[in-house]
Amino acid sequence: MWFHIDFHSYTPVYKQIKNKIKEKIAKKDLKENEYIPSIRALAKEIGVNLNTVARAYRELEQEGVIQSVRGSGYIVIGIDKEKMIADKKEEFKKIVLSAKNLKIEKKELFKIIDEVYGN
Amino acid sequence: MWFHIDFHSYTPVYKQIKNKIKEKIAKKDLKENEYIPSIRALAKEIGVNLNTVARAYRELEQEGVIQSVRGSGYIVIGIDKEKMIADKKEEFKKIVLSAKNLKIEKKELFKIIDEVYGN
Amino acid sequence: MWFHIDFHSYTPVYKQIKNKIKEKIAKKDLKENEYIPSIRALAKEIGVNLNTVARAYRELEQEGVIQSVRGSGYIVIGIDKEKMIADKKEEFKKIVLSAKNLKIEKKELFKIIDEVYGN
Amino acid sequence: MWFHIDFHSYTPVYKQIKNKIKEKIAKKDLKENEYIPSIRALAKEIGVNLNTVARAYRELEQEGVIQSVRGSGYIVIGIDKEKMIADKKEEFKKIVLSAKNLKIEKKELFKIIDEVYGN
DNA sequence: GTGGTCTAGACCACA
DNA sequence: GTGGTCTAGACCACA
Repeated sequence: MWFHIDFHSYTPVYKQIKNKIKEKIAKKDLKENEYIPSIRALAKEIGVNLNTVARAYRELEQEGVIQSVRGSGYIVIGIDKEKMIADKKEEFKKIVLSAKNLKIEKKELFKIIDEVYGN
Repeated sequence: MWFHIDFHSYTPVYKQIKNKIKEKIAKKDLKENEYIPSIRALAKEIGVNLNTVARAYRELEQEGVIQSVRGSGYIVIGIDKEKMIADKKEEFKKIVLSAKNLKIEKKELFKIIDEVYGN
Repeated sequence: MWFHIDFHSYTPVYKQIKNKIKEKIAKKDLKENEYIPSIRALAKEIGVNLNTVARAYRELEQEGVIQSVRGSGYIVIGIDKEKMIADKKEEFKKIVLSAKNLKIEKKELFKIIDEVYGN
Repeated sequence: MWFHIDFHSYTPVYKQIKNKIKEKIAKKDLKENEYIPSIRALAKEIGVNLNTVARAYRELEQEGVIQSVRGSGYIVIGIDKEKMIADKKEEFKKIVLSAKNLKIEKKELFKIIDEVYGN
């Protein structure tokens, strides 16, 4: 499956779809000028209504990330990777702060990072 | 102000209130048997409707975190701190993974942690 | 009735709603900080689905024209009137050009303007 | 290029094609009994699918504007120029009204007309 | 097949 | 009452 949606998350589904697509572009899973899945194909695959995917794609187009091609689908334009990285760091910092508030030790966070990145 | 609500967050306000109170208990800002602000007072302070705070308190009571005292408000019972820490670590791990996907370097994450915790 | 939608126009309904609201703001029919009709009220009045109005409002909010107020509706922020006027003139110019192509005489256009504006 | 299609317009492409051809006939760029470009040729020239041009021609034929000639293409029959002019004036009047609503001054419209028609 | 818009109706958070 | 999101399904233009 192309990606997974968390239907119990407070983050709206259309927003999750937007994020996932941006991530895929950032990771070069999707390259410039490449077609992304059709609205209906993606909707079916992730078990979501067509309108929800359509909204995500429409907003991504407004943001200049993808572009619709008449009668044939959507292609990738590109993303501002620097901004994505900056945003992710900001998000990371917030959770580090709340971890600190919970008195989770620094070394425990380091350990988790090592687990994820490999040592 | 006792704490801050992000009205633009997708996390519902009542949920944010619950989280903030749990955090305060975890941080020992609020201790067992201590009174928490009345529904009315808190609603006024953070600028939300009474019903919203009432819902947060009602759910916290159901979870055994606080308890209403006849005619005089709510007192802290306690929280499962281990669970809160485990949840936070889980949350942390997810964001580390997505940082890795964005090719953010390990040392950059370490640096942010050092900034937050002090070196 | 607050305004009229042309269901036979190629201009999508949500777009017509956006335009009408902007016009009303430009005409001072709607003033800053004033509430606009609720999504459901307007939808009912103009005989359109709630989602269609919701989309129009959402986009107007993104454009900074209106702003949603939690639990109570949308208020007017304001519009870039200069831009609206410039756009309208551009639109006007185009139709003048096509009138010219049809060999409609200049004085006939003047006559129509006089009719509309009063002489 | 014979004429230009605006792919971002809400006016459907087939409709734009119909309008452009009618305009050309009204302007005498295309005269009665003259051949118009073949479906294939026009489709290639303006960069649209054959079906789209075919639909435009089919409708123009139904309206009696053009006529297919067995095995050799389509020829111009003629148009109701009076109706085209009346429609254009109606369209013009509407935009004058909305210009008035925006408080655009009469003399500014006159100025634009003078620019387009030459003084 | 592709995208685009719309309806009718549901369920939720918030005031 | 207010906004916000989502589904199921329809109909259209375009390739």
